[in-house]
Amino acid sequence: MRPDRPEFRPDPALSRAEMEELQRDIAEAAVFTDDLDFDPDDVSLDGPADADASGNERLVASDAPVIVGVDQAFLDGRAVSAVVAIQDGAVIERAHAVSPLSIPYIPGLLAFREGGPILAAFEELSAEPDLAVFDGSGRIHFREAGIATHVGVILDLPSIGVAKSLLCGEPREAVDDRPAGWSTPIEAGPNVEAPDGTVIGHAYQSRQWDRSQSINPLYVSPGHRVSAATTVKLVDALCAGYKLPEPTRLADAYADEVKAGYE
DNA sequence: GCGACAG
DNA sequence: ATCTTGTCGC
Repeated sequence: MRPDRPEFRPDPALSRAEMEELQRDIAEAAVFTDDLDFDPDDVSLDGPADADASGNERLVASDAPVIVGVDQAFLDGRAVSAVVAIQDGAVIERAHAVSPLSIPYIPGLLAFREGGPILAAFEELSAEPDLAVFDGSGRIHFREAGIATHVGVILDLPSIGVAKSLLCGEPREAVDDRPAGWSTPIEAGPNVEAPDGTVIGHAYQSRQWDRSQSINPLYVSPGHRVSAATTVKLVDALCAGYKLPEPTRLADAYADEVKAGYE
């Protein structure tokens, strides 16, 4: 897949002030409303719905959306970036890239460390994705430009961010011990460069134990061309009984697999 | 100065 | 993120 807006590439050599300024440009170019080329209701992890009288799937290309999960593994000073594409829940392609890392992890500037390596993996992908699921935040970011938003804008690809912990913003309600399916808005507060109260994402409880131990919720947010409400709906449809959505789990496993071959 | 901070 | 054994529970 080719970068649509190469001028937004996250250059690790930029100064901190330049990085932050680029993020404000990314946020301005980002679309936080639904502009998808598919119906969110068509997202499913089950096989094609239509089959002939004998129950066999039709021998034609599916028109179901192609969704990619993006994740990374690390070794020494390198990143193993993995992109796994699925359609109707089945893997149709896997692509990866191994790239040197030039800067350390800095909260708020993750895209400048991992964005380039991720774009390299996308260039190895031949499938044409309809949606990308990133491990990290999208709009839930100090300047509304987390890695899901940054990469989504560069590729002009609808994207969402799925983070395991909250970077910034304020949950409207306490998030502890919630049942599966529950969600609450994450609103912009003093740390976010957006009008106070702006809904920048949601805490979403994708899984929960029946008793005893409790699982923390996921923090999901729009990357590009997806609304906050649809983001929750998509993540819900992409989860299969585990805390993390399937695209993310598959990408995580593939990244580990590739990494294992390098050591 | 102090606290908070995706992966 | 990564380094890592055991352990609780269905």
